[in-house]
This record gives sequence, structure tokens and C-alpha cells, in this order.
Amino acid sequence: MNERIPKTYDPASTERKWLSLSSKKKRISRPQGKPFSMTIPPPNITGRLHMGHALNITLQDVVARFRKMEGQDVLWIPGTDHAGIATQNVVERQLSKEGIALRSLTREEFVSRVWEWKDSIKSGILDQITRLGASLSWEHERFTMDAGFSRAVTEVFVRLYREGFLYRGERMIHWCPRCLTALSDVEVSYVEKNGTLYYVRYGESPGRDQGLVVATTRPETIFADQALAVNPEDARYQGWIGRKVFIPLIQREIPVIADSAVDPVFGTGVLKITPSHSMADWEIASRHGLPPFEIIDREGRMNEKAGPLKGLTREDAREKMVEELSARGFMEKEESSPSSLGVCYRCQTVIEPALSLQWFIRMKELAGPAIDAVRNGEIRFFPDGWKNTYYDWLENIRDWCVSRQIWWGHPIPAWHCESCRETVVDLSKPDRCPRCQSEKLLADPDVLDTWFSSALWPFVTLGWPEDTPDLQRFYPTSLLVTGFDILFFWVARMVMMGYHFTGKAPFRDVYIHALVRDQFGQKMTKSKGNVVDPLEIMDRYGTDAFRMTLVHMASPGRDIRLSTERVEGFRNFVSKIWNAFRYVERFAPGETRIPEVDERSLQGPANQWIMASLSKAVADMRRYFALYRFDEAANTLYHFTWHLYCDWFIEASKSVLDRPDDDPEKKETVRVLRFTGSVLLRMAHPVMPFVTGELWEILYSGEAPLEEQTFPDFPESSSKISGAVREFEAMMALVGDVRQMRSQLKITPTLEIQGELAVGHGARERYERHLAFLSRMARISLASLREGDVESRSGIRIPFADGALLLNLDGVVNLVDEEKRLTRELEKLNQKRASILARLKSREFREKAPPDVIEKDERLLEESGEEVQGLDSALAQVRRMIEKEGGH
RNA sequence: AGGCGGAUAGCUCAGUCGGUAGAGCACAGCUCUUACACAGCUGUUGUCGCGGGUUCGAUCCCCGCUCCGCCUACCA
Repeated sequence: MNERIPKTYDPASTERKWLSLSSKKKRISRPQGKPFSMTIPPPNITGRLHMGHALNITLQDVVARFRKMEGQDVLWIPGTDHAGIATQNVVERQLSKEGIALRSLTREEFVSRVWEWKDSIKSGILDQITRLGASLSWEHERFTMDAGFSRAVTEVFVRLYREGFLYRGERMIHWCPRCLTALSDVEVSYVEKNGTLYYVRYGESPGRDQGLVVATTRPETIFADQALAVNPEDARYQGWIGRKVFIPLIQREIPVIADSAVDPVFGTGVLKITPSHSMADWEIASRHGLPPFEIIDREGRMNEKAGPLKGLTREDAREKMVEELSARGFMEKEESSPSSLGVCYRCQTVIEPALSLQWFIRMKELAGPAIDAVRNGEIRFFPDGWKNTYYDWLENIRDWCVSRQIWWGHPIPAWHCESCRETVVDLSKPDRCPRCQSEKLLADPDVLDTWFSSALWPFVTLGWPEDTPDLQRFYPTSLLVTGFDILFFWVARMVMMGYHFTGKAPFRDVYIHALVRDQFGQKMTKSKGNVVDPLEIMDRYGTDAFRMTLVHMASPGRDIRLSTERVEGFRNFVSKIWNAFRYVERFAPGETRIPEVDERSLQGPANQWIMASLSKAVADMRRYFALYRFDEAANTLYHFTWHLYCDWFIEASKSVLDRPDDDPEKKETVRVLRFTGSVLLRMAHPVMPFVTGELWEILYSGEAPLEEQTFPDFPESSSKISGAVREFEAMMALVGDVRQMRSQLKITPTLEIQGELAVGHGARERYERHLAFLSRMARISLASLREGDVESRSGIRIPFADGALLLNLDGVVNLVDEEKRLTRELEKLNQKRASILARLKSREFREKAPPDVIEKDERLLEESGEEVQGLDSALAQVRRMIEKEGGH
């Protein structure tokens, strides 16, 4: 029967079809439209699609499609990030599988291996992103290591250097002994560990006599101590300041100094100072002129200065020290204590603070405009609360270590003169040293932090440093959608770089979404084994259902707990839509156009009502999209589609569509069904592009493709309509009452009840048109419509504002049950009335509450009074019937 | 230590610019009624975390507290 629409929706084949048609097709540019631009947060080229990407891309795609349907000129730039450390790790592992040691290759050989690897990964993350239906502007795809990007990075570095924002110096940095590179502050994450606090005695003589007891978590660094420190205010240790003590186990003497950074209540109030292996100690040491003393090498092993510990790993060295100290009587006690441990965010290896020669960017001055931009509203955060976190970080910003000791990345454009030690920074290698004219210039060995290039993403992808037409038209970008986890890594740095190099914000709005967790609220991690693969979900439930799930659950500031039951629910929703259109199709087979519908001339009550409801739903969706309330927009769509369109409108239409084809209301209803259907598809399209695209192609092939349609927009409903809508809603409520009664009195749904509608004088004409609807929806056979004389009619009575429905339930229903039911209803109603009445009686309420609130209460009281009357007479009627029956 | 967010029906979450609390899922009963059993109809459940305050009225605003999550910080 439904030749055009198959019985069930098959997401897999539909998606395959649409992806093969539309994937990576050219962007439709709309020169007359308002420009709207986004850049995706570039995923690592090593990455595989995970839930975070899926959420991120889906939300952007919803916005992109919505804006396109508003006629805007949408540019949404895809791309990937070269992910220095991660990529180097991947290729290194591959090499070692082939039995090739990294060091056996030259740097150039290694880098070309990485490029080979990059070209070889076919089903890369961007391909996986297309599975989501992402309507990206593919011809704008960029890579942070492509030629243009690399030139821009060099340009930025040189400019920053010349402006004095870049310097090279020896500082304490975070060192990853596995990745063998420096990391910036934000690349260290902290994990809570149950550590041990060791109380170690430092004697006044090399033996274990009188001395100071130090509480430390790192006994393996004891041989690198340069002092002990106490708080200058600490009464206990006043006499010790300026004296000397011996490092346990060896004969080295160190001073006792006073520094206010020492917390007197922690441990014993005595701190050992290890300048080379602790950030905090380094600061104290520099205040007191203590020299560095390194005993741990770059791979995390103890060096020759560590004496007996030489060659051991940090862990083994600690164990050995603890043994020795205990054996020789220097260990006072051990006490377990929680401590946070810094680990590499890429490989989880414990970070070693180390003194090292690195490149840094001075951040303070760059942070100023970035703070101002948010403060004065030039950049807006959604949700707004994130700006506090943002300010906090920028206001306390520290210099950014941007050099990395790896091979894959943007080389630092600096050369060091072998003769005079001069450093030259330039766009390309200079011929000779500008200071001593030597030609012996060595390229700086380091590469730049990947985030250095990512920070330039919004403007470099648009062509900077050239002043391209794209840059002029699409910069600043309109919206950035990202996760809060890279607020500092990426967002804040883009703002700083954006203002510094373009004088403008890189984006207007920042939408920050939450984390996708598992159904129990746990973070998805490989080690927990609770990772859900988005591709599998899409295979199983369809992409539209998956997208709808993510969008619906994207409430601001709240993590998403993804459960397959949820996705299943939305798969059902997609299926519901599909079936609704199969119904529509049945009554207008072969149609290809959208019919004209003039809301003001509509006659059918259901038609008037659905148009009004639709216009409200559309307005709500528009409002929610503007506020980035994706969850509410999805909710509106869901509710309208399922509960209004399917549950009421389609059902109501059945009472009209069984009439002869030339019935005017039938004709109107078919037109409205097809029209509202077309609107529904347009509304749903940004969230569910596949199923809507497919249905549109089948049902509205005479129109332009759905992607080129505009998002619906309706004028406010007229007041004439709103009166009709209220009346129809009263009829819906009446249907609800009958159904409720039927269910409570256990009347089987298949039984058609005989009945009649009795309405007040003059209301006959108005209610005549609702008879078919009431009949069908409440499953009653309405023999007649009576005007006036409502009270005297017999039968079970379901009251409503203008009259009552009278049902003949002789022999079907236990009248005593009905009496009980009515009594219960009446009780509930009276309870409600009592609270309103109490409020209205209160003098204070009458004096102080606003008039509209009082009015509303009065209206409520009056209406419920009518309801009580209706129920009362229904009850009286039932009682009379009981009596009569009893009399038989 | 500081900051942020959360605490609402069995579960997951909306919401109320302060005026009788609402969805989905789950559960129960009934139903193959012109698309849909991936469905329809009906129903049940809430001291809106605890204690104060402001107010005619607080689940919503203010203060304090408890628990949970996250972020930041040089707790050795």
C-alpha cells in the first residue's frame, strides 16, 4: 500500500546513501547571507572517535544546519592537530615493532616516517566524524603542520620574540622522564595517591645524635638537599637557624635556614630543601642563594652524584633509602599520608621537576586583553559560570614553556652561534651570525608545543597572516564549541593569541559542554573498560537516534550519562516519525509538493489547534537554539512530535479522514497533515538529518531539497484561532475524562459506549463540529446533541464547562464504583479549592499579593466551583440511578 | 586551602524572573482501535538534601551546614 515509504526505517542503508551523496561535498556559499563561522576543535591525528568528539561535533552540526536553514552563509572548518607527543609515541612504537631504535634514525628520517604514517592512516578521525552527519566545509580542511600553518607558526614565533614576549632561559620545568621532554604547567595532571610521609633525622654530627627531624615524601632526594628550612616565627626552632646539620648516611653538611614559606604545622615544621628536584624548594633556594644539586637524570634514574643509589630508578632509590635510613637509625617513623602526585597527561608517568634550558612566553601582558574581552562581553561563555574559572587562571597566569624535546612538531626558528653563543631568531636560517659573522649556526633542537599552533587555529585556518577574503568575512568566528577540559590549554590561549595577532576576539560565543560519562556517572576510560564506542552505537541504533540522545541530554553544566536505554528510546522516536509519515502518505499518495495552508481560514478544530501548537513549538525551538539550550530544543521537538502531532492530531484526523473524498474538512485535513509534516521535517532536520532528509525526498520531491529549506517561522496565532484552540483543548480534556473513567471502571477499550452530548443554550452549533472527534477519541457512539435542559437527562454524566457528556452504561458498569469514583474526584477537587479559598480569605494576601495573582486565584476558584457543580450533579444522578436499581 | 557545579518521583534529568511540582525511562492494568507493540490508553510514587532568614506566600532569593563531583594551588 505504501509504496513510497518502506514499512520500517533502516538507518544503516539510509545513512550510507546520504553519506555517499553528501559527504565532503562543496560548501554552498551564500554571499547575501550573514556570515556564520566555526572551527572544530581539531582532533589529534592519532585519535579515534570517542563520545566527547561525538557530542562536540553533533552540537556544532546542529548549529551549522540551523544557521544554514536561516539563510546564513555558514563556514565550518574541519581539520586535525599534529599532536606532537602523542604522534611521536605512536610512530616510535611502530618503529620498535619493526626493531628500529629511534636513535638509529636521523631527525629527518624520523619526521618523514611520521608523514608516511599520517598518509597511511585511511580511516582517520575525520572520516569517522562524517559518520555523524557532520556538514563540514571540507574544502577548508586544515592540518596544524601543513605548509601554510607552519609558516604562520614561524611568523608568530618570530614576532613574539621580537616584541619581547619570548625568551629562552634556565628554569624549573615539568619533565616527563618517559616522553623525554619538558611540559607546560597545564600538561601535568595531579592524581591523589596514598603516599608515605617519612620522618628522617638530620644530626648535628655525622652520627645519629641530636638534630632536626624532617618529614618528607621523597627520601630518595635526600642526597640532593642543600639546606633545611624552618618558619622564622616557629618558636621551636629559633635556636637552630644559622646552624648546620649533616645529611643522613653521608658526610655532607647543610645549613638550617628560615623561610616563611615553611608551614609550621605540616609534619615537624622542618622542610628539606632540594632545589633541583622540587619547584617549591627551587623558589626558596633562590631566595637564599643555594646552588642546585642534581642527582636524578633525564630518564628518571639516579646519577653518579647519588652515590650508592647510582643507576637506580626513582622508585628503587626510594626503597633503598628507606631501608638504609631505617637500618642505620635515621628513620624516626613512617606515616601514611594522602598526597597528590603530578603525572604526564599523555603517558601518566610521574613528572620530575627539573632545571632546564627552555623557551618561554611571557603571558601576563597577553592575558590582559583576554580578560577584558570576557569582562566587557565581547566574548560570551555558555554557560556563563565558566568565566570565573577563566578569569582565575588568566589572572594568576605563569609563563608558558613552549619548547619540547621531541622531533615531530614545528621546529623553533632559532639558531645558535657556535662561536659567540648568540641566538638568532628569524623566519629562515640566517647565513651568518649577525654578531660575530660566524657561519657556524646550529638550529635550535626543540620543537614547539602543539598547543602553540592550536592557539592560532581560528585565524590561521582562515588564511592569516595573509589578509584573505575568508579572514575578512568570517573572522572573528561566530561560535566555538568545546569541552571544559581544554579551557586553559586551548580556549584561553586562542583568545590571547587572537587579540595579539589580529586585534580581535577569535570567536564571539563559547559554548562549553560537559563530559560524556557512562550510565553510572563514571568517566569512560580504557582501564575501566566502560568505553562506549560511538560508531557501535550508530550501527546499532542509527545516527539520528544517537544525535538526538546527545542533543537532548546536553543540559548546561551537567555531565551526560549515556545509557543505551536512552538511545533506544530515541530510536523509537525516529521510528515513530517514520510511521507517522507512512500514515500521512496513505491519504495523499504520490503528492510531491507542500500544500498551501492559510491558518486564518482553517475550519477544522484539530487543524486550527495543530497549527497553533506548531507555531508555538517552532518559536520555542528558535528561542532555545538562540540560547544554546540544545536540551530544551530537543525536548520541544520530541514533545510536539510525539505527544501533540502523533497522539492527538493524527488520531483526531482519523475521525475526519473516513469521510468521502469531497468532504471539505477532509480535504483541509489532508492538506494540513502534509503541510505540518513538512514543517516538522524542517524543524527536526538540524538534529536528525538522515531520517528527515529521506522522508523529505520521498514526500516532498517536488520542492527544493530539505537542506536548502528554511527553518520554519510563523507569525503569532490570531486571537480567533486562540479561542478555537481553547475550545479544542477543552474537548481534549473531556476525552481524557472519559478515558479515565473507562479505565477506572474497567470498561474494556473495545466497547463502544452509547451516549449523547448535552450543551447549554446557543452552544449547539459550536459543539456539533466536535462530535466526530469525541466519538472516535473516547470511543463513544454519540447519537445526538441536545441543547439546553442538561440537568434532567439521565445517564452517567461527564461534565465540562458548557455541558456534559451523558453515557448510557446500563448493565456495563457497577454504579457503586462510579459513585466512589466521583466521590474521590470531588474530594480531590475540594482539597484544591480549600487551599485557594484559604489564601483568598487571608487579609494580608489580599493586601499584598499582586492583583493578577489574586485574579488568577479567583478565576481558579470560580472554575473549580463549576467543576464541583458538574461533579455534584453527576453524583446525584448516579445516586438516583442506584436507588432506582435498588427499587427493582 | 580556595573556587565552581550538583542534591527534585524507583532511575536519569527538566523546571519555577517566588503564586496549587513535570518529562523520559522503569513499574502496574487494559488494548492488535484506518502509521507505529520500537505502539496506544490509564494509573502509582515526591517533607523539591538539612537548619535558619526574607516574604502574604520559598522547591525557587539570602545565610549557615552536610554529602557528591570537578577545577585550581609551591601540603614538603
